[in-house]
Amino acid sequence: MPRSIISKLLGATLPGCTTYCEGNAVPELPEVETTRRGIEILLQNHTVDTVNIYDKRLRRPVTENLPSILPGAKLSKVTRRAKYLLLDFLYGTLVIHLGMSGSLRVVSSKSPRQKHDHVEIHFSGDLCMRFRDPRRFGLLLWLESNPMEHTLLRDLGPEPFDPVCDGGYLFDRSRGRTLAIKNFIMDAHIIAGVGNIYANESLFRARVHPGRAAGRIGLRRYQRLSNVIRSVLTGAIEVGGTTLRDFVSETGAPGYFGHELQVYGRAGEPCIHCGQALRSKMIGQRSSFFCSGCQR
DNA sequence: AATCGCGCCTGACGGC
DNA sequence: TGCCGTCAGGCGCGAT
Repeated sequence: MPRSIISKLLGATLPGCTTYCEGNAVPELPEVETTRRGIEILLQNHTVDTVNIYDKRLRRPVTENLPSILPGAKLSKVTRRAKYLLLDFLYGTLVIHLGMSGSLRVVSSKSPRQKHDHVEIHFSGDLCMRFRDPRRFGLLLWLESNPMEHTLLRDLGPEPFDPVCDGGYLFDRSRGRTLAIKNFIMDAHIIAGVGNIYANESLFRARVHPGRAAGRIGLRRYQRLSNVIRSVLTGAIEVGGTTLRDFVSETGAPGYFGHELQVYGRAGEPCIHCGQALRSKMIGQRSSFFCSGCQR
């Protein structure tokens, strides 16, 4: 890996923060955004040399003719919609989802492929983007028409940072809904990109009980919740910047700051506000963590 | 229309 | 030591 590449990444990190990498972290929106930035910094305007597909069996089969489509194409732009990454080339878009266990890293073309590296795209400048996904819940799809009109992306709700996605919006969408608020905010058709971990964290900070019916929460609490969701995600994205250097390591990938999680995975530990033991419960087949004293 | 529950998949972990 | 069951969970889909 050339020194100039390393310095590009180091230049993207925040001063005064240390690197942290959790190997098996589930990619949530902040990890996807961090990955987007890493790819953009390293690969924008680079041209594809070759593509190798070693295992096409993902959530959907990997577009089979990528190796004949992509070579010669220049990566013009890397964007994100919900947890989907969109790599724009002149004649189409490569849509990538990391699923439960996926990661992308950019390494030297000469570095050996590792277990579960299912797809690799070699770019000009000795750079290789590898898609690794042990559980194969991810997705790599080549689209030649507008990706936003594809069924996977078409019906997604607004991004949390979109000004329209405020407390009033969530309040309006939730009227008459009886499902738990946690399931409501994890529905990507309502608000895009809130996964289990940050749903738990956001509800704790907003002091809303995860099991409460979405339709029985008032406007003011939704305003607080939407602000909290934005600040939690923003904070995690900023931290992600400090892990960008892991993007070029063989073993690492951008990860969380695990110690910033206040409730997730902390059943039995004391609530940081009231000291009461945090509880866990399955809500909508997903583990939920909360403080029954602070959250109503 | 809304809600619920399943299945995809592998690795980690705990119990025996 | 090894085997087996359970859990983790994003997402789409089918059933109710």
